[in-house]
Amino acid sequence: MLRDYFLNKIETAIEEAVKAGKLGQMSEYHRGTLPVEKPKNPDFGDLAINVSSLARSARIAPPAIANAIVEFVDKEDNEYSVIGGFINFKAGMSLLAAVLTEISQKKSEYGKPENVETEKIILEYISANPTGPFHIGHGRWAAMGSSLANLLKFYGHEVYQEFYINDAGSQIQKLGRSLVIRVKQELGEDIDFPQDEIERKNYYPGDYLIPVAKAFLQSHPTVQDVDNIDLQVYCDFAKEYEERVQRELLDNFKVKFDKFYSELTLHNSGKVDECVNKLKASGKIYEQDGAVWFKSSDFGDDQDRVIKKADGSNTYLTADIAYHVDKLERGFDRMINIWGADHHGYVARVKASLEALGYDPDKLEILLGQLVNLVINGNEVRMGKRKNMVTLDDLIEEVGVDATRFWMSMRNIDTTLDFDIELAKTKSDENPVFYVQYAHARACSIIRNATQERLDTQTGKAIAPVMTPDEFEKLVARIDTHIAGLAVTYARKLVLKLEEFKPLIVTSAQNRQVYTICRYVQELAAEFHSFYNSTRVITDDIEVTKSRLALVWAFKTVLANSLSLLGVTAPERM
RNA sequence: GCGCUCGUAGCUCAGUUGGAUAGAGCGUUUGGCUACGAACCAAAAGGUCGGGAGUUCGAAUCUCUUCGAGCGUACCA
Repeated sequence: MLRDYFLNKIETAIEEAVKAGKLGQMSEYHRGTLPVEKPKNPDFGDLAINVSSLARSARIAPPAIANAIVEFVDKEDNEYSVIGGFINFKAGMSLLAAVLTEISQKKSEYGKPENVETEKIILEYISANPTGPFHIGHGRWAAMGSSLANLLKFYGHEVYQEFYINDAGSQIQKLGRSLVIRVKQELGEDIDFPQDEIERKNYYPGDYLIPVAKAFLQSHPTVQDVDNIDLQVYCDFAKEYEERVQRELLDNFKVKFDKFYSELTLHNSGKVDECVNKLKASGKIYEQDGAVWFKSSDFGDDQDRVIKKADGSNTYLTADIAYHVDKLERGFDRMINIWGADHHGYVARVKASLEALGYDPDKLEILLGQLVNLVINGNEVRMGKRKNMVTLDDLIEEVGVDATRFWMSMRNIDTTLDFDIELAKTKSDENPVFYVQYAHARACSIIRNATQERLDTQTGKAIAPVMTPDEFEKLVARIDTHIAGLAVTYARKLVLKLEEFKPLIVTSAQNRQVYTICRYVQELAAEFHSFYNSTRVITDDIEVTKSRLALVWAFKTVLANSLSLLGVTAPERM
């Protein structure tokens, strides 16, 4: 990496300067204490190191330190300059050529870190009830989760993606009861959901169960007396139907889970009871008011939690504890969960339970995501109001998979996301997705123009290609020998931006952030557009043309690579 | 009341471990297509970083306090 190269040069120089006694009273230097940064003013250079922190031990002024260090640097064809306590660095052509060479050799693997510690990670996200269609909030976890999985895999981790199906508990009964009403309606009975607000909460009155009722009658054509069939039959039918609908949507949204883990199977396998017993054995359990409580407050939780209700059934938490224990027993080094911020109260109690059972709670990493506000015509439509609930399906149909995925991922997970439907739909500069995709299409177009015959827009005559596709392949393979046209400012800047992809992957993966990739592709596209507008690619000078075509190819490759991490397509034409 | 996440340009947001003149996109204003895609580019205007106090050579960043927003505070899931 460019940063490492520069830092190493400076640190080596410092050590030599210390040895030569040129750094005042400084007697030794510990590597890794100086940060590399990007200069605020790009005229200063590509990278910079502030050596002011050495002033304390050297006892000389920062500019003198910087100058002394630069004396000892092996500069090769790079430029070093000193301003105040800063040592600025400007990369020479050989380093820039090395960046392009690396891209041409590694292609879609470019940016994959080497020599990093990797883990076996289970990433859990969405984990919705199978009681209805996803709403837009689920879309955020879907987009961020699957992009994060792509990123962590690219980093080198082994990533297992899991969806926990909340298919146990009272909401399934509620679903079954609601289906019964819809089936009766289909059969012509004059019946509706209760109007009383409190009673109505025992049902899912949404229209989405109407097609389910139709499907039910198709598969049970001889139904005479609806109430004569066991409620469980309706529950199972509706649950399976909704699960199928959810999975189809995820597939369409390019979200791929390795496993859908059913909470019900967890109960049936006895793992939940086993977990309760283990907790009892840990001694952190007591009974009160007929219920069994877990002393989670001993582990940092605000208060104790019920593990087994007075009626003998387990709480949701109990199953969740068993689920996380099961994850650990499956041999994962790390569990990462994406949860909505409305579940934040759960973090302490799940961690507490893991600790009580003798597991390391730090293996559980919970990414709390703030919710999504839909903006329609400038007005916020708050989530949670079931009346105005917009389903994820509707949203994707309206704005497309690419724009939905991009918009859902483009903000830091801990800020509330405003999803502006009108903006996401526009195909103009107001919409970053199209801006970025346009840059890719433009790059592809340039390469087409160079390698295929095209027509002059004025004369209508055919223009012969600069090279054949074969020659282009060869050019890309020996990209290092073509640097004639890269010395201009915007070409340099574009190469440097391509190089930033490498440190970006490392920090983004380590911080579990995907919005940084969204920002990067926008910056990269902007750099390309500037390059395009300032610098001609196909010129009369064949060597200049070759080097710039190679740069365009490298840009297109890295951009497509970045977009694929986000699950967004990189179109050749638009 | 308590807990969590926040508060940065008109709007939506970045800001790495505390370091150079606090950045980007949109919006606004101005300019740029007789050669590779103008779905683009170049430039300008726009800020008491919610307020106050403290720590530091240095604070958007750390501490305290205060105001404001969202979410949570179940023997629901």
